[in-house]
Amino acid sequence: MKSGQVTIKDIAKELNISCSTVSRALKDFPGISPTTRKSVVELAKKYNYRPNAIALSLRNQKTNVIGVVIPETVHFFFSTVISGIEDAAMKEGYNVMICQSNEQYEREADSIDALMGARVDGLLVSISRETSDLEHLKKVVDEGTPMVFFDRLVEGMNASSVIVDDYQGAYDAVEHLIKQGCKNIVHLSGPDNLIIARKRKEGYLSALEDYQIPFKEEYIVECRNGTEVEAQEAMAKLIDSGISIDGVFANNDLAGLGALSAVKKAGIAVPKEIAVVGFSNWQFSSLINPALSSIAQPGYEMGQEAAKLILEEINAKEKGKSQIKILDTELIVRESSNRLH
Amino acid sequence: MKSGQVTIKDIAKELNISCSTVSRALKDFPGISPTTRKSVVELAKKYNYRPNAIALSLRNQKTNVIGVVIPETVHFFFSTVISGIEDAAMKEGYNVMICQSNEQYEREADSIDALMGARVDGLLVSISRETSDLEHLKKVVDEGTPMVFFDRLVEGMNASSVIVDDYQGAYDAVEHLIKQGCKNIVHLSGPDNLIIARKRKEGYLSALEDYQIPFKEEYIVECRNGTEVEAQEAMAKLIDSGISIDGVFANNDLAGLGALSAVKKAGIAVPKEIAVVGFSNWQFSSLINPALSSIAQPGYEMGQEAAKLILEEINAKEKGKSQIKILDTELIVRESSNRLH
DNA sequence: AACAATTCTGCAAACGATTGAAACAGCCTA
DNA sequence: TAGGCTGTTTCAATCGTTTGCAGAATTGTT
Repeated sequence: MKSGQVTIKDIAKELNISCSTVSRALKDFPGISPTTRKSVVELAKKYNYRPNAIALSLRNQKTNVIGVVIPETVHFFFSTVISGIEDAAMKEGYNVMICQSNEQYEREADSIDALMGARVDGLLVSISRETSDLEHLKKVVDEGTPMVFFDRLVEGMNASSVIVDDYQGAYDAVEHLIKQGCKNIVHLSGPDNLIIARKRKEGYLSALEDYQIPFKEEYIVECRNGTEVEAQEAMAKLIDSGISIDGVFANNDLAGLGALSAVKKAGIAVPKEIAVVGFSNWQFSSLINPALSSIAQPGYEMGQEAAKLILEEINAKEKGKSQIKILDTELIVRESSNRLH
Repeated sequence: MKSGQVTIKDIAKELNISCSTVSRALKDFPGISPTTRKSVVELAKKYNYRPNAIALSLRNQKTNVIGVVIPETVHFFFSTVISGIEDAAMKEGYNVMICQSNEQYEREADSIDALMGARVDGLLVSISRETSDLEHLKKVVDEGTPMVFFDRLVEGMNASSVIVDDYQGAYDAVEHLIKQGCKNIVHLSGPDNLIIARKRKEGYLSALEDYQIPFKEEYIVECRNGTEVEAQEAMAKLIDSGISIDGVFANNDLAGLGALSAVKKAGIAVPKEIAVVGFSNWQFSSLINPALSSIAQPGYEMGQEAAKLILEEINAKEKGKSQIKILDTELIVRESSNRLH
């Protein structure tokens, strides 16, 4: 006995009736005598009958499963997104199948293949850092499986997306620094091939421009890996170089933390002499000392919205226009940049 | 056209041959003419044919899917476990279906029901805080679906488990505090109905006993929710009460952090006057100031081991004896408890 | 008692893939 | 020319469930 779970057949056999009758009795279909219905329902309960979702999927050409491909599960923001997806999906009776690409193109492609093989009803994807070839994604669209991207936008594909307003978030962060009196603001940027990193840099530049603060090339330092150490070293180098700095806008909180360490190590006061703002509002940001100001990204909401979008597309009779949902960020001011009290 | 994906039937029709022939051609079965095989393989590639996993699952009574029920995905430790599970499962050609219980009994039961309905080949479960009734889990075992528990042990069930040596970890933490010269060690404990919390308390008590440090009832304070604020308040109260304290062993890092705040706020030096050790080695622990000493739990490894165990059970012809795998913790000494330099 | 009307139940096909057994073609041999 | 062999292909059943249609059983009416 491989699968010990009872089937309609088992119930039918025990009651000496046909499968059809059992099926109908269980679904409250008309035309079943109360006697039969009662005995079927009772037996089903006794044996803890659960409809075989696999059989249903095959028959209905619908699995009620959403596939998720995500760069990493071990990442505060992404785990939040997963949570949002899972909650929204479960509410609508969908299960979630998760694959992590570990930021590798090949694993991303394999994962998508596996999920397509499992005939998921829809796919939620956040592409890996490595991904530039989009063939594997195009195939999905061509074969008519709904797909929605989240967080990392993919351009040139006919698919909906849920992203955060990185430009505005960055603008808000820098504007905040300016209003705190900063005039020489460093930007520890992310890798240029990620759209989100480019958008944040744009926000930084726009804010400077709007407040007529001259931009200096040497104030932008790319931190490719986004690690604390990388940022710390970059920041230490900047400080050593002797240029005047009174503010830092980091592409993410880990980089912000690295900047904080370098500043503190150099004996410079935070936020009095140098104010620091990060991006993402990671869990640790409120816990460190000084607490790091940051731009909160609504990860849970993003997961929910992505799930809602994909469910809409799944339930739509025909493919509508793809849309981009942009979620607002929120500036969280903490000690690292608050000079006004 | 619902699912645009090609089936064996489509290929058969286009080539005017039977499904059986197509199937055999694709699987390199003997008895298929090279000509036929070639045309089938070519067409399959052209149309990007992928075997329908649903149909295979139904036929083979095997889904190649592992179900995971986890209290929360937004949790550094658990997200690490998920990562380990996913990696190990994917390596063996399994997909992972994830449900989060959000620490609620009912959602846990529902999730298990959904996964059983989906006919997962095995279940990996970490029970919710609320769970005390085990009926839903017993059903799984009764129906013959392999199940492995991780992190949170469930007693009185015939199922394997992967846990961390909480007792030893706690013992190590407290022994470390003692060796740093602490004699009045507070324990901010977890809820008593969680076995891991009880084990940690036991480790605390054993270490005290082994080093002949008298145990005092008032030194143990239960922090049910494990939040920072809760711990902070509890610790502040203890300090106010005037009893002498020179060490804190917290049931988790968030509680440890709360304790740190309370101590700092009271103007007491860390680690000189009060040393603090947490549990779990969350990501933030190394980032805060002072960095929090902690007991590292191998989450990724736990996920891998749990996956390996369930795959073993799935592949076993008959149910073997259930086993408990205990993973070692590691004491990570940081500033919050290091008095010796 | 015969027939119509009303309930109730069963048959069979379908979803996609696999596989043992049967069937067919072509060729060689006795 | 029938029988046997080989090589290739098809048939049919299976997995669990649903559902249109046909058929059986029961009841009511005359």
